[in-house]
Amino acid sequence: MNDNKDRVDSRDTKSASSLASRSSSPEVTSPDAIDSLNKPVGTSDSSSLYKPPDLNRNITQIFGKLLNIYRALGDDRRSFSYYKAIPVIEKLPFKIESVDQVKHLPSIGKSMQDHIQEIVTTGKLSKLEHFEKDEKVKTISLFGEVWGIGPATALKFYEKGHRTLDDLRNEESLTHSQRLGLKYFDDIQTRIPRHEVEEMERLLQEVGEEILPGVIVVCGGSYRRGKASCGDMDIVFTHPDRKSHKGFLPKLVKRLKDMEFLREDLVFSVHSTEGTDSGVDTYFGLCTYPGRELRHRIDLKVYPRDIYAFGLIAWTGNDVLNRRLRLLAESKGFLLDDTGLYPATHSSGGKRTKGSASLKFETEKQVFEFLGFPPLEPHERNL
DNA sequence: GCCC
DNA sequence: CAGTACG
DNA sequence: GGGCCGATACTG
Repeated sequence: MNDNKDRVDSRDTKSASSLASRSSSPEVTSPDAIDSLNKPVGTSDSSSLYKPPDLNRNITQIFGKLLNIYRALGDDRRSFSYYKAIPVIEKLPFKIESVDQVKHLPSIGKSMQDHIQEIVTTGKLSKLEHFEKDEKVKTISLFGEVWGIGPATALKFYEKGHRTLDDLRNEESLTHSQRLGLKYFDDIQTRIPRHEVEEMERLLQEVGEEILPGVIVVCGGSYRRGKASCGDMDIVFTHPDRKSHKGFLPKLVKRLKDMEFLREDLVFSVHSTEGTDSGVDTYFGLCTYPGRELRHRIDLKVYPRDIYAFGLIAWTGNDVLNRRLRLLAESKGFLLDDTGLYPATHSSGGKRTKGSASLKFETEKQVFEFLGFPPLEPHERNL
């Protein structure tokens, strides 16, 4: 859910819709094509990045705060409504002065209209002011920003009497991950300039190639979608020979730790070594830009080539697109996630039968087209 | 919260 | 299992 | 009034 933060906290500079270099797309069409695509992705020069109109900041800023508050409180549905409403308002080429101008916009319903009305007339939203004065809301919102602490745990700590991050540091029940999230709270919050992500991606490609020649390395997430800065890094790996990805991740992680690129572990699990599976290997952790100590969140995901396209789609996002694709798949009788596309064989007994393999697609484009969805370029996926 |  | 995280 | 992503994937 970093996109929320992208949207709310920072100036989420969007990439141009058509100027980003097309050749940088890591779309894979054949094993031969893979190698030439195994290079920096979405490396568009800054001239191709533009600032959105961004009139109506008065409204989107407030909506962004409400988004964060509802999410912290565990009301994800309501939070998501604000998440969808914000970009709609951001894209408007004029400054809203009357509710009538937004009455028929998608995702702007009765409540949103009332809020907009109040904001354009009074310049503020009493609902938000009420929230921001609330000790409980303030505390839970703060705690929820710690990696590994969600609404339930934040509430638990609040009820235990904790009010500050320092209070939490004395809390015994913190998990390993939460402790790290707390220790590097400010670091993790710090965004990464695009050019630094680019450099780190290159570093990962070099190290990856040394360990496993021919490995495909793509930095997904907001980076691949062309953002000017990123909240974290999402790296997706695979190998064209459809087998030697197995056992790659542990070697890579060890090597990256030896060179002090990876610094702390949050999640590390390996599946690809067992059986003839189509397992996905996962590493979540903290890394540092060479020569620095500032911690950044990084995710490494290794996919078997057969389901690589699904991993790439899922880890490029954004989350809105992922949800939309999954709903679309379901409407056509399929189930979609980052590991594949399956016929919705929900057995009569109620539980879904597992075991059937995913439909196979070589490229993202083929998946989009199979689903009847426009084959968006990565920079077009900021929905 | 929005939408059907 | 509940909670959290990922896009 | 009910759905809103996921055969998610992981931790404890």
